Amino acid sequence: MAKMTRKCSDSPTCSVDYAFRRIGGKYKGRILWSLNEHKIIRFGELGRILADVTTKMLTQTLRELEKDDLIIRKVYHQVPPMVEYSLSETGFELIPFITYLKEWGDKKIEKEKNKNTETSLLA
Amino acid sequence: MAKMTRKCSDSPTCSVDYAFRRIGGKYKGRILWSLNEHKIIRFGELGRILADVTTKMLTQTLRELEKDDLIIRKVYHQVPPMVEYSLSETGFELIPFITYLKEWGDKKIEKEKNKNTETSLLA
DNA sequence: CAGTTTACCTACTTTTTAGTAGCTAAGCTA
DNA sequence: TAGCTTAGCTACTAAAAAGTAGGTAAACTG
Repeated sequence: MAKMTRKCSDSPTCSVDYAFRRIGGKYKGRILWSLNEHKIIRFGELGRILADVTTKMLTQTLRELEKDDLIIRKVYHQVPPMVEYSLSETGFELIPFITYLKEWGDKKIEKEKNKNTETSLLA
Repeated sequence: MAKMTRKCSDSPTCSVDYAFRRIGGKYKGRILWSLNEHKIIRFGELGRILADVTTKMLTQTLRELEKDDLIIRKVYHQVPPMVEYSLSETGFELIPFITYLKEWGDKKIEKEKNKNTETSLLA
């Protein structure tokens, strides 16, 4: 590392790195989680669930998840169009991990809240 | 979502989002994983393990992990300096999850390899 | 006293990621 | 025929993340 100029290759350095690349990004975790909760979600619906996402980012992120085989995209050739998204088998395998992570997050948020309460009581 | 102009707040929208913010980024997963494997690692050593990290990013990332209570930084007041990093209790709670993710990654890498072999056999 | 060591810091540039804004198809309804 | 619907696309801009290149302290060694 250090001051060396290294053209780092794009290939992941290990499986931890590999996995993190596939689920990193601002919306991927929440999309996978939503798909697990609702099983099948339409594009627009997903946008409403995530609330802070733009159509551009939603499309982009869904395309990446699809390319990585984490979700399934089903197009109904209708007008107006209807596209349904759901978890793939591989994507579904990530659910225990996201569940675990969510619980960890809940716990940590709770802990932080308590810390703040204590602080404000002292003040 | 859609075309609305929304100034999205910095606070996480849910615990999944919260957790992903804390372990996202290019190096965090690998740092936590390395710390779990080696228990205690010095700054320079960690840089050598991650191989593709610069000192700047390593410092920055370690500071973030420390701020989030995921790792412990122990400074020995010596010359030349020595700083040891290890997992905190909260950070350690993430290990089962990272282990799971790593196994998922291993499996997926294996699957991809097989797919490529098949393809090249067909060609 | 010059060189080595370690764990950084800082200013700056590049790359990546995300957001804004406007546009399209194509069938249905009024 | 104008307007509504949905699920996008595209060009452009802004913001965030990462990389580059230099520098520092302070003790020890030759």
